[in-house]
Amino acid sequence: IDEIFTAHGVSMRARRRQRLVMSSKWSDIIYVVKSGVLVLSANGGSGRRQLLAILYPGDAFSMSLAPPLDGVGVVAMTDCDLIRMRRSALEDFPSEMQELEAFLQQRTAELHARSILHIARLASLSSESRVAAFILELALRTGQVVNDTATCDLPLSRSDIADYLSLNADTLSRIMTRLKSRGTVATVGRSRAIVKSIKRLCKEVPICRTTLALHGYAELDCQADNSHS
Amino acid sequence: IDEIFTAHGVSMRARRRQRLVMSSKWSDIIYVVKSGVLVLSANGGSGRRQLLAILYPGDAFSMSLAPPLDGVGVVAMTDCDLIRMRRSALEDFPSEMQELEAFLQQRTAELHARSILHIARLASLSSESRVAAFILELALRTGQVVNDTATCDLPLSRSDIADYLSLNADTLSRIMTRLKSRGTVATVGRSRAIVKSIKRLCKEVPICRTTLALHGYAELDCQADNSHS
DNA sequence: CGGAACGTTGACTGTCATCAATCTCTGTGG
DNA sequence: CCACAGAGATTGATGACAGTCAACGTTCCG
Repeated sequence: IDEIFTAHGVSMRARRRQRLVMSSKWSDIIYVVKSGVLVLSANGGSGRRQLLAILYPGDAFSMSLAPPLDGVGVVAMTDCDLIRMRRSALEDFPSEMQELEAFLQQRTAELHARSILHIARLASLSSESRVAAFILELALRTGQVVNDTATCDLPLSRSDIADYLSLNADTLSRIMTRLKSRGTVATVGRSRAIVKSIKRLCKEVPICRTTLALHGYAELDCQADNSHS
Repeated sequence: IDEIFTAHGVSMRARRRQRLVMSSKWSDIIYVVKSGVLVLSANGGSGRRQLLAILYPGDAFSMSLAPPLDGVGVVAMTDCDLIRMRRSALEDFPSEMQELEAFLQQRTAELHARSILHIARLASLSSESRVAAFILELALRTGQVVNDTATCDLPLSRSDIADYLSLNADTLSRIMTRLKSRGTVATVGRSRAIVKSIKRLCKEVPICRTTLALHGYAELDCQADNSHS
C-alpha cells in the first residue's frame, strides 16, 4: 500500500499551527499522516473552538469523515509529514483501487472506534479521569515507554487540551496540579510530560483497558480496572 | 449493491430490546439496517450504561467500528429488519467485493461524521440544546414532516435518551417540560413527539445547519443560525 | 531586559446530578 | 370494562463540581 501512495501521491510538510485547506468540495483528496500530530477542529455552538479528533501517524483521512460544521478543518499541532493523494488518481488502476478502498475502510473503522471511545470518555468520565485518559493515550501513542514509565511531548497547549476534553482551561490547570501533586505525572517546562507509573495512571482511568487496546498495548494488564464499582 | 446483499446476505428481524450478539471475534460480519432504529451501547466508566451512537435505516455496521469497551453491543430500540452478511462470503467475487468495499467505506464515513457531530454536540451545547438537537434529528430522520411541523415516535425511553445525551433522566425530564411549556414541542403519550415548528426548534440548536445537512435536509434554511453569538 | 502569550490560582456563581416522594402511563388479569 | 401493579416519568430540595472573571506568575521570544 505504501507503494501506491509513493507512486500516486505527493509528499508534503505542514508546519505547526498550519491549517490544511479542507472544504467538502475536496472530499476526493485523501491525506495520510507519516509523522506528527494533527487535530480535527471546528467552531462549536457557543462560538468556542472545539477539537474533535486527534490524528496520529498512520491515520488516513478525507473531508468526507467530517461533518459540515462551521469552520471545520485539520490543523497541524506539530510539524508534520503527510502524503496527499486524489482518490480518482487510481481510476485506471482497478487492483490498486481495491487495495486503497480496503486500506481506507480499515483506517476509517479505526478512526470511528476512536471517536466512539472519545464519546464514551466525554460522557462517562469525570474531568479528572478524562485528563488522565488523554495523557495515557498520548504517552502510549507518541511517547517513549520504558518499563512502567513514559515520557512524551504535549503537542497541544493547555487550552487546546481543554477544548478537546470539553473542559475549561482553568479547570484543566487545577486538575493537572492535582495529578502532579499526587505524583502520577510530572511536567518539564510547558510541553513535556512524564508518566511516573503507567499502571498508577491506568487506575485513574476506568476504561483504560479500551484505551490500551486501541493504541497498541492490548497485552498490557491494567490490573485494577475499576470498570464495575 | 442491494442485489449483492440479497444474493449473499441473510434477512433477519430483531425485536425491540433485543441485543445483537457482537463480539469482536465476529468482525467479519456486516449488518445493514433496512428498517427500525438501533443503538450502539456499552457500559461507561461509572458502571452506568452509555448509548454511543444511533443507527438508522440505510446504515451498515460491523464490530470493527466499535472500540472494545466493556459490554459493547448493538441493541434494537424498535422491531427491526436487518441484513446480515459475512464479508468473506465475497472472497471469490472480486467485482462484488470491490463494490461492497466502496459501499462500506461510504457508510462508515457517514457514521464517522455523525459521531463527530455527536462529539461536538456533547462538548459544546447546553443540555437544553442537546435535547433539542436530538429531537430535531429524530424528527427529520424518522418522522413525518409536513411543512414546518413534524411528528415522530420516540423509540428511546427517557433514560435511554438521557444516557445518549449524557444527562440525568431527571434533568432530561425538566428540560422536556421546559421545551413543552415553551411550545416548541409537544408529546402524545410517552413515546410520540410533535414538533410544532421545525424552524423554531432549529433556533434552539446552534449547530442545526450541520444536523440538517447530515440528515437529508441540506436545502432547509435554518435562518437565524446562531453559530456566532 | 522587556513584552506577550501562556499558565496558575482564588472567590464566586450557575448548572446539573443525586435522592426521595409522587404521579402517570401501560399492560394484565379478573 | 375496570382495577391493579409496576415500570417509567415528573417534581422538589439539596449539594458538589466545574465555569467565569480577575489577578498574578512563568516561560519563551526578540
